[in-house]
Amino acid sequence: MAKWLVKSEPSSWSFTQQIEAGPKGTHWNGVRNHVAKQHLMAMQMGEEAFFYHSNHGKEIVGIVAVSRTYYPDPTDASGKFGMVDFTVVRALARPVSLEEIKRTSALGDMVLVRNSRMSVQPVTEAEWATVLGMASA
DNA sequence: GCCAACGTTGGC
DNA sequence: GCCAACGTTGGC
Repeated sequence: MAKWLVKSEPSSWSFTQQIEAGPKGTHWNGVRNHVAKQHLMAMQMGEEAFFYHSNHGKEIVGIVAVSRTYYPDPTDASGKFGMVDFTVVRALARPVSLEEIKRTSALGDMVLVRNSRMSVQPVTEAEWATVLGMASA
């Protein structure tokens, strides 16, 4: 099962709101980037993603899982882009900040570090395990 | 099909 | 609030 990372600006959609959305989850709309779209399309049911707060926060705060695979985004008038649904799995024991990630050499190749603008990105199993370890340390 | 201009994202 | 990086748009 592939691992992912999705970003959200907490003033528009925060992890707290994601939790409040409950087990049904919510749709992850608004992606308008073709690379990000490819990642959304590759996501399988139940696959997990880190939930990252961009701008305000700049930290990974929790884990979500795909509760519905890729389908058209009704807010996209062009019809080119779609979305998936995510439901909350759990919050991390403590958030892992971008600064910490940058200081950790094993995470130097994370897309988050390499391409800060990619809003939906793959995470390797090694990176996933490293971040989880940091959160529980 | 190239590329300059423009808009947006997100770290600082 | 600034600006670098990147994606998209549109004129040619």
